[in-house]
Amino acid sequence: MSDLPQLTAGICTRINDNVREDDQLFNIQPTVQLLSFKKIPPTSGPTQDRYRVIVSDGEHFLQSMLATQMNYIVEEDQIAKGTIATIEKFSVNLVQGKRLLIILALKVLVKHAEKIGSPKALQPRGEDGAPASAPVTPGPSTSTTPAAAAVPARQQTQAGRGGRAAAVYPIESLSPYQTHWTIKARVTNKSDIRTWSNQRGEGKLFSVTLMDESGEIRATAFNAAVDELYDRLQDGKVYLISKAKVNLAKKKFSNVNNEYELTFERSTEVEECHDATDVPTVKFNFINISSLQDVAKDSTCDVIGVVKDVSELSSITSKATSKVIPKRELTIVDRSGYSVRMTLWGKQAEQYDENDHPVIAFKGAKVGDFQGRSLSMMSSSTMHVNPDIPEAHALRGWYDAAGADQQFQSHTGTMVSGGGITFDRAEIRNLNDVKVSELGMFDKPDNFCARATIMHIKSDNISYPACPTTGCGKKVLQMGESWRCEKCDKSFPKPEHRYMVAMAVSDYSGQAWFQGFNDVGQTVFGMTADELVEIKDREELQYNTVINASIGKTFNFTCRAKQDTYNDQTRVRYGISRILPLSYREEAKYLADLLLTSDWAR
DNA sequence: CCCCCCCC
Repeated sequence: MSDLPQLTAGICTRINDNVREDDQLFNIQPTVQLLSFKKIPPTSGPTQDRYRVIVSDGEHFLQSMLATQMNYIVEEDQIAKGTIATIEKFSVNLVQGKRLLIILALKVLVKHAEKIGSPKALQPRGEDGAPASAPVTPGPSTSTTPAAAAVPARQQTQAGRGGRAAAVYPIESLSPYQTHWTIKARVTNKSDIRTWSNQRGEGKLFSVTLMDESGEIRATAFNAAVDELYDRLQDGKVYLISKAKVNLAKKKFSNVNNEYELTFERSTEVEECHDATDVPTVKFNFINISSLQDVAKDSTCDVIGVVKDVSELSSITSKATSKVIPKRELTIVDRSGYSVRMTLWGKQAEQYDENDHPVIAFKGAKVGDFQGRSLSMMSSSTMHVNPDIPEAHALRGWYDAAGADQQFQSHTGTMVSGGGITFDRAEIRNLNDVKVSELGMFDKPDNFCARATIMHIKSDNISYPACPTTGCGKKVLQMGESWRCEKCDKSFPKPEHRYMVAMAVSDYSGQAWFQGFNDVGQTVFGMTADELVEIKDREELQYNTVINASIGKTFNFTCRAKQDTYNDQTRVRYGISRILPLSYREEAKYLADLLLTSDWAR
């Protein structure tokens, strides 16, 4: 017969039926066949790529996700359709009421193999092995299915206190639904002890970032826990940690890539672990400098780049505290062809002394909107000069070979009109409120967020012939056979059409007219204005079909309300500075987070 | 339970 490794019979059914108390399941290292794998498009913002993998045990198949630290196995072409592999470590999460296998470690046995058997789909199962409820649809009166309840992997056991064996869980599997766990994690980024004093009281705190090969999580100790743990937790060392509280992380303040954070309590157990070879040292989640435009102001991110320029040391006076603070600006560039300014503060600014265009990795840098986009160091940010990581070596090679002579695009002018305020669900105003609040009625424009549905599009004039020069976009006039741009003082054989759309939008409270430019039209119609004009010239009926297809679509908007005088009439116009298609996943997640974070829901 | 992180 065949020399192929045996697939672990029945494992798909078993994972699918697993109830939370099933301890034995996670001791298995099943051998499966990978039927297919596919990159999942990110739902929003610059996140790491994720891969979906269909695994089969020969009888049934099951959908799974690769944990991001396993992405390399796809990206380095180590697996193929039909690959037979052993899942060395996994967990099972409940996602939207369905069980989802998460592959944390995978060993390839045979890369190329024929499909084994005729595996069949399994009936989706819910939290307790019961058939899953119907998919969640967002709306005011939906049922409350838990967003994600994790069933963690037992990756290994370790002798805990009192000789009792304690399961070691990957950080990635921690969640508020999980109570008895131990993690084995390296401490990084240990802060100084800080004190605070406000209306709610006063106290002291310090925090650390904990990481293992599955991910990282921020942990904070307050008051008595500070006395207990500050000296015992040392930067760079590895500990077994248990009995800390898992809370939802407030994204606004978090620079680590985790939905949750830990609070150390006096009862939290911390034990140094000397067998630490399997625990990584620093984890980055780099984004390209070009992608900064998609990252919200005030969020944090990891960036790696070459220092193109260094400013002299200077200083600023803080408006809040009147303190004089030293600062230094670095200009960093990467292969995306963009540059961005990074501000160092205080001692770090004074002591910076690198001359030869080093590669620097920044972790937890704060995103600002000065000149489009800017970066700045915070107390929780870290800087790593010429780190010994593949990304750094690649950048070094690129810069020395080509990058040094390249021109770089700054973020100035690349941000959407309206100052780049980002969409924030917590700030949504209803349209009636926008009107009665008289937004934009005074001397300066007002930005606001709205969620509204397109009711009508003024279809007779949705675009204009524009100058094709990058960054110009001014209207051009036909002069005989060519099109002339006054601003560029140039003529072109044909124009580039750009959208200028007026649309009536509604929400539950009322309606308004919004004006959108080119990016808005492209999002709404799903094609360029050139393409749509071509359709209109060729087939008016099809053009109407395209326009009508946008009616009834709902979007999240960021708008700019501004007074405008035209033909002696003064009125407020609402310009769309940002349009985002609704992501049901994001909307539902926002509502679920509200439930978890609001006091009245406890 | 902090959450300030600066200026132009």
